Amino acid sequence: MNNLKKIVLIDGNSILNRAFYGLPELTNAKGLHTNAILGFLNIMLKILEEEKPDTLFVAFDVKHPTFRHEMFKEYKGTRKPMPDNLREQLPVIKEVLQSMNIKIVEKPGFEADDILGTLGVMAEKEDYDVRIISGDRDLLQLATKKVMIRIPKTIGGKTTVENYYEDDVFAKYGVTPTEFIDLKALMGDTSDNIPGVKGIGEKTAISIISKYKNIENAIANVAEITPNRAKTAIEEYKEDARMSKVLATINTNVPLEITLNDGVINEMFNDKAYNFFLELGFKSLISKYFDSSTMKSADFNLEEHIKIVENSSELKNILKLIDEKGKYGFAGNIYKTENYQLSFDFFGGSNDSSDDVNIAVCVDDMAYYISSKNVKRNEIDEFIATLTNKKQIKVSLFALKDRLYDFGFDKNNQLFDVSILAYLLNPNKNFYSAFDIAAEHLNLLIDSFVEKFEPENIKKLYNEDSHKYIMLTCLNSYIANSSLNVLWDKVSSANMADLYLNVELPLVFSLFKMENEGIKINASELKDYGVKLAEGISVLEKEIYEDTGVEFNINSPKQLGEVLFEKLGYEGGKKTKTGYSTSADVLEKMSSQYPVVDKILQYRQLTKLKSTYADGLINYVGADNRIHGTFNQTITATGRISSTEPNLQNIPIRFPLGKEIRKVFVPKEGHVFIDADYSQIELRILAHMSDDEALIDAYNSYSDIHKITAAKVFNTPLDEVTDVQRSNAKAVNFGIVYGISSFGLSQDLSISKKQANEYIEQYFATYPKIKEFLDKNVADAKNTGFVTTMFNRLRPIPELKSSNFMQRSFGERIAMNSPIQGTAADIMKIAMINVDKALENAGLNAKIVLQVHDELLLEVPTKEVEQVKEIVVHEMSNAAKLKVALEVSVGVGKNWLEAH
DNA sequence: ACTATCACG
DNA sequence: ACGTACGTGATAGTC
Repeated sequence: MNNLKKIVLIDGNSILNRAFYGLPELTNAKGLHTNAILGFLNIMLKILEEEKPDTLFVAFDVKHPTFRHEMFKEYKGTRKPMPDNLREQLPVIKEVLQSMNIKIVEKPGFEADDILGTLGVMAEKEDYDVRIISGDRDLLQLATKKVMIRIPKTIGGKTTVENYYEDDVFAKYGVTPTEFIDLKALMGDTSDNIPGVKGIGEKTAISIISKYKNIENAIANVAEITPNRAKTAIEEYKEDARMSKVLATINTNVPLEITLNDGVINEMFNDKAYNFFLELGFKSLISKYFDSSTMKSADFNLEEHIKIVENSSELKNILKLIDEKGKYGFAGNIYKTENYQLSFDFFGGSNDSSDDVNIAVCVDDMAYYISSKNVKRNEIDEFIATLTNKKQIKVSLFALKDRLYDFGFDKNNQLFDVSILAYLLNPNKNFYSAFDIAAEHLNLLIDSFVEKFEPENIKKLYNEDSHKYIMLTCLNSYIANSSLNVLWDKVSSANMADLYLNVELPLVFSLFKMENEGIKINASELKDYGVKLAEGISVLEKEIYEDTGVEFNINSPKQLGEVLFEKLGYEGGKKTKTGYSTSADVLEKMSSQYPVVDKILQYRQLTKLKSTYADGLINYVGADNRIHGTFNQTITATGRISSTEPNLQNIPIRFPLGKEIRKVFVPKEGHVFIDADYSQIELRILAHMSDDEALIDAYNSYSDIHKITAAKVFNTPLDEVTDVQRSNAKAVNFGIVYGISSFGLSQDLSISKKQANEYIEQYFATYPKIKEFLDKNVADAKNTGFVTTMFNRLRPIPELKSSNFMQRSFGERIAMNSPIQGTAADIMKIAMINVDKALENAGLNAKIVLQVHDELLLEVPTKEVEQVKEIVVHEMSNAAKLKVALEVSVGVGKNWLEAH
């Protein structure tokens, strides 16, 4: 009846190998490397979801002297040994597969592809649809009309698959799958130890095989083979070709003692597999593939650590406990209808009009859940007031800044934001939730009983399933409490205690104030700006349609590429993975030749301004006419803060039309803006950290650093330096900070790589200690695995351990850049705190409203201007003591554009 | 959910 | 030979 069966056959070694090199280094709580296992499972599960096969086999090599590729020892040399980090994962993936009831096939003396070939032939005879999964193109010889070869590629964690039936092989290589063996044998494959014929590459091999079909025929007709180079090569190396064919031919007659029925898929996601996934730390796979009812934590049951407070005497007892222990974990919120958008976990659930309180307080290992459903609101308020005033007690919590919207924690209390502590220990991560911190720092894998911590989900959770909500709140307080000592020990050992206590913690309050303050927007002017843009857009749109002769979506890179490079046949097309690149630098090169391209560039600029800025910002203007964005403290890898909803750190400035928008950012009545920014802070930090006398002297003696650099680098008298020389020197200065490469600089300056390289060498000759400094950063990072800033902020660089050249080079540039960018971030954070403090001490009402990495914008009562100007410049300039001055330029204005 | 593009430092 | 500057976030289009 059911003769449409499908079988999937996986080349275990090959896929594991691909996965290993495709994913960054990962380890589980016990330090076992897991990236290849995770990558393998991701590829396999993706394929299984797509194919929904009945039968599945995974084949592995078993080393044996009769191995095809081992038979010719002299060619073994090029095969690299398996890295230890990969080797340790091989037995584990086999165990994992077995736990999933997946049939593993191994046969001493036969390679995985021989086994796959044999099973493929067996299955095809029984009328299965066959899918063979491998990273190895050798397998293409097995493709038929019913056998599809699928070659997955994982780049940066994302997997794409190339598919080949018989016809697809022909379409791509111009030879049939059978001929593909001869093709491989002729051209060779270093990665597979197939020597091939010396001097024949892919192109020659394809032309020979498509003409002569196989090697024997080519050898028989060698006299007529062209070009001459190929002819003599085949004559000389014909034995190599014959032997290569033996090596390249997959054996489809392996004596296997199994039947296809042995591979029938059966209950992959069972308890045993679950425990494996848990141990490996594959939380995302667990939540995707395992039924939440089967999800039990291995040795930790949250329910045992939760107690719901029923009355006020229980509440009072908690205070006694806290005083005894001197430490508690805190989580929770007050639900306010009108304010819920301010913080991610405000939530609903109250039926009356009063504010609802739901908090958890954890002492030792017991989390007490306190809700205004059970205890009178005024008693809870009193409890909270007592708690938040306990200066002698340590309180630890997640996302302190968000809690400040509800609870008045004093900044002089002993506050520990465990998200920030975890961020300091590894700023490369994306999440610092209780689940993540428990897994990483407590070796505790907790079931993820909440899908995602999105605001809507949390609210929904509370409404639909208050038990889960209680669990979540209690978990947060429990993990905050139990992870504090561990995190603090680690932070202290990494010399970051000062950084936390004197920088990150006070900064929480500065950022909170900034968010609360917001920034005033002239909404009607913003709307006018949008209308003006819309008019420009519609004019350009019409002209572009006329010039190209088509009406299409100009915003679609796909359609735009087709119109420009196919319909109109314009030159200059650059290919990307998905089609033509239409990025600005490509279009700019074409714009002088093709007028419509310039219009497209203008159109792009206008639509960008309209959608992101004009229309985008207006949505964030509140009833108070102000935008209250969010400043994130645990996002960037370098220590900078980031800005979201909206992003107020990328408001246009570089181009005339764009910078107009800054006029709608205005101070409130009776106030002006003061804008202060550091000049070249990163380069000054480089001068300080590298201790390069020439650069330090340049800063101390000259006003124009790029000009003096040009004079030194290009060996020109200072007053003869041309504008071009100066701007080239400026580009090199920037490049150095980014972790210079001659390619990058050549792109930036549109010069040759060789020329760029000469600039760089000249630069290093001028400032020798800079090179030493950058080299030392890389060398140290390779030793220790991380870099640090002047203030001991840490950034681990796992990329440096990658076996992938590109990843490793990236790691080296990070090692050069992060100490500089990070130190600048540290200094700005210190400046913000000190400015805040100084304004407060002076009893002034000026407020910081924005921070843009090296710039502060303050809203200042008109009569405070002179005093605030002095304070800001003084505090910013003295935020750190460097060997060069920290220069600050300052402006005053009635809008942001004017003040800058 | 991912890619391309572009806004800022 | 590899394929590049460092750090972010928002939008529109495509899958």
